[in-house]
Amino acid sequence: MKRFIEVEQLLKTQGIRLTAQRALVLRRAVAYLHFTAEELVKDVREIDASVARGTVYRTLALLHRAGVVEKHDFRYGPPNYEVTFAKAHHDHLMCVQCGEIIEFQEPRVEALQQAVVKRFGYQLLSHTHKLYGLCRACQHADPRRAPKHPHLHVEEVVA
Amino acid sequence: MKRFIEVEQLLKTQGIRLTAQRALVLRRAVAYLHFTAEELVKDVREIDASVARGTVYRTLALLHRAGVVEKHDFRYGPPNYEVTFAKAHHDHLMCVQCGEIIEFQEPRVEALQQAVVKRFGYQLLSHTHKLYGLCRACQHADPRRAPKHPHLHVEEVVA
DNA sequence: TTCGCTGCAAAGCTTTTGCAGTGGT
DNA sequence: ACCACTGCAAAAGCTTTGCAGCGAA
Repeated sequence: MKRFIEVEQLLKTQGIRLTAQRALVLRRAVAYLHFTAEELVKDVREIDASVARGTVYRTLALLHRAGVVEKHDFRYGPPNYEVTFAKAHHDHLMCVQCGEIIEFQEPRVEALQQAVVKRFGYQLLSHTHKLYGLCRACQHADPRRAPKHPHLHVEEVVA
Repeated sequence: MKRFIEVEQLLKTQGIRLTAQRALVLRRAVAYLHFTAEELVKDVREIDASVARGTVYRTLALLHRAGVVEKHDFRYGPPNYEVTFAKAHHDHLMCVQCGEIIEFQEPRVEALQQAVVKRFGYQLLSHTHKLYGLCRACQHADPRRAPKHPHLHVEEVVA
């Protein structure tokens, strides 16, 4: 899924109208790519203060069902939303100790996913794939020295 | 990871004590395999009413960091926790329209995951892999007739 | 005219946290 | 003694929802 117009199509096939409010939410979501629900509420309302918080949440739910956004719960801070198109797809590897997040790509997994959904007669809309573990540093670090509320930082890595 | 004693070991390497409360939470979690945080609170407190809600939540966070439990947000109802051992590992395929959930296994994906973490020097503790899409029925159903709050049911399928 | 969509504001639910006391090491 | 851990209860944070009005089909 790549273009805005395709999103519109996809929504239509699900009997969903792309109203002005929803289009605004979608536009701002695409501008961010990564965001929390409340960040998006704030951003959208700075542009059009008449848009209600509830509408943003309702739209996020719609977009998720349509496979346009994913919701990630990394357990540090509020859940994070991500737009699934407009960027090469990637998944996440996270250190449960320090909170480091690495984004990776593994095309062979993507291929296998298609095989799985085909097996069950599904039409794939989106997916999330998260690996949790200990990064090299945290494997050897004294756990008692580990930060309680790790700073979250993202490294863009294509493998 | 397969045995209780290994969990204890794993926690120790992270400088975490397995107190009576934590052991109880873990025992009950294993008894359920699938549960929500509040279900577990209720269950644990029926056995020992002196255990505080906060302790259960704190323990769940610990167990998650240790890779013992996973947290799934299927967007229908509260987040669902799952014990990652004591059962053959499986991942999830969900219909975003009707809420059907299929559990599947794909060993080749598991193998690729190991390759990914190795590439980055990580030690893998756990993972989640969710595929979202439309089931066969919902692909052809009139979307306007789709239930707003689908009933969630799980099919155990090993592929 | 119907039915989906929205704003508003409140309610609801889940989770986190400050603090003081307890217990293991 | 220290410091992790806990109970308690309140607070915080996030999301949902009832309702009345509006607008597109």
